[in-house]
Amino acid sequence: MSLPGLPAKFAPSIFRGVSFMFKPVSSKTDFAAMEEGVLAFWTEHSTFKKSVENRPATSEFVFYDGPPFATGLPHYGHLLAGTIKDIVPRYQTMRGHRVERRFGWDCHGLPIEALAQEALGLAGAPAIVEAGVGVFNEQCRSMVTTYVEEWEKTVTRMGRWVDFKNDYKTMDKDFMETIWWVFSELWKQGRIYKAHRIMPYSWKLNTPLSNFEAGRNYQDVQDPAITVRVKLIGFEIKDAYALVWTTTPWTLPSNLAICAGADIDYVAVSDAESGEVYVLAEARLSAYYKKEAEYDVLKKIKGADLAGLTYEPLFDYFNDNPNSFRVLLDGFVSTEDGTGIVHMAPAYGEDDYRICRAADIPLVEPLDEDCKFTAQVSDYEGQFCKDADKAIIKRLKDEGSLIHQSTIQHSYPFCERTDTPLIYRAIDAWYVRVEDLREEMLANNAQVHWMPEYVGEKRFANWLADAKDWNISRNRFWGSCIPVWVNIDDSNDTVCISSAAELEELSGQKVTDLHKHFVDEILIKKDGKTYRRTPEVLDCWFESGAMPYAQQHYPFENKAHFEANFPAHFIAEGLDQTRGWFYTLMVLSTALFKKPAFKNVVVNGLVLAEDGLKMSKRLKNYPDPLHVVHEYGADALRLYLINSPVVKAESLRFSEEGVKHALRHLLIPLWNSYSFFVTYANIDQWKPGSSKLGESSNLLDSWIESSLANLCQEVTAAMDNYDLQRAVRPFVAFIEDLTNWYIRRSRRRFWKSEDDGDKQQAYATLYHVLIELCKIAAPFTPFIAEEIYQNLRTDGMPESVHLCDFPTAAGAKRDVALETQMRIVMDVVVMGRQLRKDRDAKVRQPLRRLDVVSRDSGLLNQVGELKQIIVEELNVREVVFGDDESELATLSAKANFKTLGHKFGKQVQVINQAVQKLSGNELHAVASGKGLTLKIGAETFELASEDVIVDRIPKEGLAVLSQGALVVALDLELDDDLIREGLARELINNVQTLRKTSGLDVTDRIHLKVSSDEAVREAVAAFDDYIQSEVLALSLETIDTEGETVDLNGHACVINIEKA
RNA sequence: GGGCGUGUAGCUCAGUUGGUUAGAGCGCGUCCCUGAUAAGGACGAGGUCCCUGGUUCGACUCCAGGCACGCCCA
Repeated sequence: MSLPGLPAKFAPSIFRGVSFMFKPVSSKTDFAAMEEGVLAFWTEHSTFKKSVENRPATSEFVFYDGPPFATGLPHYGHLLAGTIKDIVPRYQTMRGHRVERRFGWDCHGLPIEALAQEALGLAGAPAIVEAGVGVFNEQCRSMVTTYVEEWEKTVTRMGRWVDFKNDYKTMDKDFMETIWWVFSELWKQGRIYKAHRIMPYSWKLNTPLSNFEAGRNYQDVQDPAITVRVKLIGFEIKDAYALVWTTTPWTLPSNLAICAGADIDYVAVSDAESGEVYVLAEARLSAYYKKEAEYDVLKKIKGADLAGLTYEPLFDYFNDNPNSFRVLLDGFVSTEDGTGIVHMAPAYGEDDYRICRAADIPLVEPLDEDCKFTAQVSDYEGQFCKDADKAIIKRLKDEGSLIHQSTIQHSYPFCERTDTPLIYRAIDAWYVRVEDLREEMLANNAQVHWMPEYVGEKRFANWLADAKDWNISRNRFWGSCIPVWVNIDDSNDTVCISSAAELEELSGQKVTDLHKHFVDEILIKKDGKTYRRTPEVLDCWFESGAMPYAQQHYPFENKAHFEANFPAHFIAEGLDQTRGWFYTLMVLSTALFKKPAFKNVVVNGLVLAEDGLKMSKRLKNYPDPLHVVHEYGADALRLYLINSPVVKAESLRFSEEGVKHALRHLLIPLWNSYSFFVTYANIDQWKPGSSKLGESSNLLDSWIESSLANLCQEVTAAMDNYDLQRAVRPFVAFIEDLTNWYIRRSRRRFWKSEDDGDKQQAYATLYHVLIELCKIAAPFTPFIAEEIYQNLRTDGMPESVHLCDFPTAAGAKRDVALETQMRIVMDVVVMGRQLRKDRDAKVRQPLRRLDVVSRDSGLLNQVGELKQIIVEELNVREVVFGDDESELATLSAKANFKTLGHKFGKQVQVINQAVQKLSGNELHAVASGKGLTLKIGAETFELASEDVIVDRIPKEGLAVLSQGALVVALDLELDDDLIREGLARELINNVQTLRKTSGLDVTDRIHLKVSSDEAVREAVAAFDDYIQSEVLALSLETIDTEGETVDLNGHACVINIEKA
């Protein structure tokens, strides 16, 4: 179906009005717009729903989605995790599994409370209580969904399939009821206890933080560092003072003891300036005195000698506190800073609390919930503790107790919500006993497949091995409630509730909502006693850790289904969840089910801004995610993110260039291949099925099918190992093979006018490769895969690429020998091009002959077609294979250390020397695959041919290159015929350029006139037809003419073209 | 202070059990092709594989110690 003498594709006009098999495709496309079209298609056809439901319920692949706080817009970290959470489920779906994907929302906790406080203008907990917990909580509830719509939009636009309609929210009654059940199970195990612990406390939020929440926000701050003296009573030197150092002067009014180290050396010195006697660690003398003359050592003592002494309190607020104001001993005291004597305020320091408790000293707590002094410390009543530092220091100075004053800069934990410094203080809190679960958790963790491995084996395992009991209570309002009711007359008499029904039964009241403002109103009356709920709510990490059970309302519903499908096959989150979600999942699943909660986990790293800093809205050091998506498409962004070490917990510097790169090097070439196929398939009216696949006699076809099979194998292996980066990488090589070898080498097969079998095979092969490639790419780049698939699919095929099975049978099409041969052909071509370049022989100039020589005749046994590829690529008239390189190159040899090293160990060096001295005959023998016996001194070594690496060194003066066992030689001599053809090609090239610069359409016919010298005229005469057909000339005259003057290999030539 | 990780070309990164010539892309330079064209290809320049020591016939790779950076913890 072509015009005579013209390639088929130049005859599009005659097809006008004919309906195409495939929707015509522009080589230029707007990827973002294409993707939006695909999104609409998925919506219209409920493709996601079908992809889940088409797979058997008996073959579930269980995925848990870690719930994000919905208090802000998704950032790159979310997009990255979301992409991982999309690729794996899509892949597993195509592998035949049913993968439910429910989105989850973390609704409770400080982030949302902070927003509500802001909205209601409430400063702290007392204000909330005053306004009413109900009012506050309902405000929280109403704000939870503020960003939900934006999230859904962005997540969807990224191509992530996840069920938003059937989502779970941690504030749902069912979810919260399961939380009660989980808590009650722990309660039954005796894992829940209440204790006084020193906790970081946010005075702004009036709540303690968990041990892994604190310290997420360390800041460098300056604090006072003062040294005060306390007068010792009963020390052998009269009127001696112990020197005490602290960075928290506000804790001094609460001082109840001082502490020394038993084995530390102390000295009593006479201070030259004041004449007073001070006791401090000997090692600290230099910190207080510049010169030895400034003091006089009166006595040296061990810390143990100080034990039991008492001292005069600095303040008189707690003079009557039992057992107080003594010198205690403990190993934690060091001489790294301070004086070697530590002041103890047991309510405000972990060590203080522990040591004073052991010494039976009851603690005193003169701070209220805002961390302001109470009436107990009357002088500072109402002052915020840290603000009292100045006044306290001044007073100590006035009283002569202050010995030294300075400031230190150190790193101090801040509240991450309010950016205020945390105060360590004694808190009544509920704990889950975790420490006795360490071994069991480690054993469970050993069953988990981590990607990357080290996060699980080292980081997480270390964390588990050192797990501390978990503070799960928060003195807040919006959260799941601790389901413990306490006898109002006896705090040791408690009832733990495990379900709403149980509460209804015990209280006789209807339970409609499990939030604080509802359940706090419900009293339990039992045996004449009244129970009221303990006021705390639960840490929201408890809820996310309980998500596997709570999202299914287990055990109230879905009991059998849950138990048959636990643990999950797969979860994915960021490295920061090591201490967060990964941990709480593990704690609860170990305690409840003695199992890990997940079998496979992909841990992603941090996405940084391009400058290596954290992404910051303030600095604007990163592009808006939606901008990137609209500019390059979600596929490009997904590819960029996945093809980076960030999927292996390393950090990634986000670069817009990188996204562009993914587009240009993978997606555009893929699109161009597709566009190429559609263009010519339409021109030829080719239909799928019109030629049978797999019967191609063309080696290019077998080769690309084999490469495709290889791709499939590599991707499958990597995905089954959850190594996403490795899964993406082979696409690069395949796209390269497809575009720059298969299609480039096959173009003429599609263009030729005769519709022979070879052309049919080319279509069938490229069609099949594109379809299968779409399937393999579908989990990674779901949009472009769908778009291409939609246009190529036939009625019998699934309606979406995402409903297809992942290719597997392709393994049968591997032909490794052919892949190797093609690789050699490519090598030959590269060498040929290099030779042309070296010898300044441009590819347009035809050459007579290329010799390809190898002793391994099997290397290129399918010579016919492979030869033709070389002929065309290198523009030579013939390629000649041979097996004797002796005229082209000389042989040389070196040892193959890899094989010899194993056989002969340290003798490889002598053997290498001997090998390099082998004679010509010996070299030929080895090169022909024979073994070799080496005699070195008294020893004899038997070498196999593989033990010696033979190199070919091209002979001087010849156009020869060698690589491995191959030698190629180019015949650079030109005869008249070659010169004429070279000129003709130059002419064609120049005419083509002129056509383009003249603005002609590619299908326009021309009349061509050429004026030049004798040589060019002869060339034109000899290649008249060829030239005309190549440049679409209806006539070609060699005649004097006006026009563009060009240079053809040194011959001036005037070209004139005229549109026909 | 502790745990974990990272350190390879100007930049972003590969490098699978140790093997003597360490790779890719981008960028740069030179050139080619130009009917897949927001392309494509060839060639080239560019490296103390963070440092020091050790093990080994042989170390980017294994071990020890250090340095720098990051994450987490105290």
